[in-house]
Amino acid sequence: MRNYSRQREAVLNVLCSTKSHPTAAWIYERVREQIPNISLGTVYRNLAGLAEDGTIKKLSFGEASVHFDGDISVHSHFYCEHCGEITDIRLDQSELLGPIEVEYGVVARHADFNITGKCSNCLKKG
Amino acid sequence: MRNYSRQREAVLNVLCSTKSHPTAAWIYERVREQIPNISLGTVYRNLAGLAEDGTIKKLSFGEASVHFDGDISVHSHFYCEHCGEITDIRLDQSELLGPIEVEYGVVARHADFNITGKCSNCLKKG
DNA sequence: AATTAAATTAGTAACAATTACTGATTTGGA
DNA sequence: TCCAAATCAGTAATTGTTACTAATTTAATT
Repeated sequence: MRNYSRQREAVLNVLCSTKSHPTAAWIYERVREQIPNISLGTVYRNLAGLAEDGTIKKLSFGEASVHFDGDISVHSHFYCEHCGEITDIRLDQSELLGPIEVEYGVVARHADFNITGKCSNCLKKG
Repeated sequence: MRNYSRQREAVLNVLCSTKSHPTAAWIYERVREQIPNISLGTVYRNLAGLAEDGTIKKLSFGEASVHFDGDISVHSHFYCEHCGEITDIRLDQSELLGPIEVEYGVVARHADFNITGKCSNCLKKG
């Protein structure tokens, strides 16, 4: 993971220019608009690499497929079990994480306060 | 999901008598010691049912497979990226969740503060 | 105890997400 | 320009999980 590639740049661009938290398949479809013959495997490989070096974040909510987030600022997520939408939750985690690292003797690379339930839209609809 | 079944009871017993956070495959292997011809599908079906009615909890950390937790008391998890071990984190979430529900207009079914990083054991080893 | 409908099962096949493989192409430094 | 390493497209293989089917078990009712 060192050389430049047009494909990786396109993957990163697509991910970073959406506020949604897409899956690899969704990103693949969008990137194909620019690079029609890009391979799904290439998308997966680059997403894995980008997540590994911390450029993007990998999210999972117990669904079949994993989601990605191009926004690596510290924040959490709400996952609606009904419509599947993922919403950012802004919550100050700074006071939480430090004490946990000390108490448990660990080093945290990232922390996600994942909340699962029913979103406001789905609540309105019943 | 109403009638009694020996298989479901065994699945629940295995899960509840470990402090680890096993996968379906692990539970399957343990249950097979009691019920040698139980089907993996049965394990999956029962785990899904038990999780749906809140008897157990489903955890996911971006790994290929999902984990389960027989301890449904409010607590969080630390996932070590190096050895894959999952450790319970006792953290008072009560002050966090309420305000979030109000601010975002959602109803939370459960909340997981998932922290990913390097555990104390792996830190010792380098 | 016998009857019966619904729930559950074992076993297997199917599925979907992801990863690995292969030979061709691209990158970036010498 | 030359070359080794990185990356690619395309496809096959793998893996975790779910769906299907016919047989068995459960639990309620005679």
